[in-house]
Amino acid sequence: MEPGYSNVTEPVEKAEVSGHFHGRCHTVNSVLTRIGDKWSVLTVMLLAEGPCRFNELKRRIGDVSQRMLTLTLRGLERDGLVKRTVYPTIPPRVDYELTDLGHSLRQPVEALGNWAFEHHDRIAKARAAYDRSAGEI
Amino acid sequence: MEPGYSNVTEPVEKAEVSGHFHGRCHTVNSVLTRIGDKWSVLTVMLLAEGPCRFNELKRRIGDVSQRMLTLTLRGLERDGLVKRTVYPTIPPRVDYELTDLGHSLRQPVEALGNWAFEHHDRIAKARAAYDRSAGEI
DNA sequence: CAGTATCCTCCCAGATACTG
DNA sequence: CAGTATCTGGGAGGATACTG
Repeated sequence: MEPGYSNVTEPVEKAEVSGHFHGRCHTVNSVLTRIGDKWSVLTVMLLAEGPCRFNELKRRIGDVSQRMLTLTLRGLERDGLVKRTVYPTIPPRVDYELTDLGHSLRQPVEALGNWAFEHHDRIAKARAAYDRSAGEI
Repeated sequence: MEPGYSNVTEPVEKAEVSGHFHGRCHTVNSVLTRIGDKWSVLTVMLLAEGPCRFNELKRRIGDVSQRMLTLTLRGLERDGLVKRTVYPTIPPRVDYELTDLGHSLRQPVEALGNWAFEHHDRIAKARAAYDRSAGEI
């Protein structure tokens, strides 16, 4: 059994009922836990520039293991964010590219990225201050 | 330990992206892994409505363990997103509230939430289709 | 009430080896 | 090249008990 995607919580289906608060938060959370893993955002952002083969993707990301890149891509493919195209040549060639859905994710993700950029020194300082006062005790 | 990684023979086709791009992605990713955990977003969104005590927060979230809520709040406090105020009464009372920084996070998070809401049935269908065709094999 | 402290379990990432 | 298969440890998160 692969630990990657098959037993991930199934939040999307549960988005039932209620413009209620919890339903909404649960949905937000499901997206965040989906793309909040170690490699998904990086992968999506790289694919945003255009289709890419497996190993090229691996090289460009840098320190991802083969296994994790595979799992990440499978997860993204499963959710319809990435399309996988196999060319049955020898050696085999597989292209990955964003679907329309995948592209639509860029906007909100970049919004979050902008927030991160605008505030990451404030966060760093808050963190340092917190650690300092915690260390004093 | 062993740096034995492939810094050997790197043709590097699209290397011009790596500097700025990776830094940016790393920052995005750090934020996502920070708030992408199981309870942070839920907590922030609840606190967005106003200050709240520990146990009330716990009740409203519902199925969070005491330990995890504590850890979540400590993490948010450490990053300067949440302010913790202790009233040394008996019994003790502790209020949690969003800082300005915490409030500023609402916008991009809600953007992502909106994306999730707009697309979650497409995702669910993609997922179902993927699982179906995977199950056939 | 608002936490610590401890234990425990299962999941997940990484490493490694093999394959069509 | 683009994957699977398998093993392993480390850590996230839950349960429980105790405390100021």
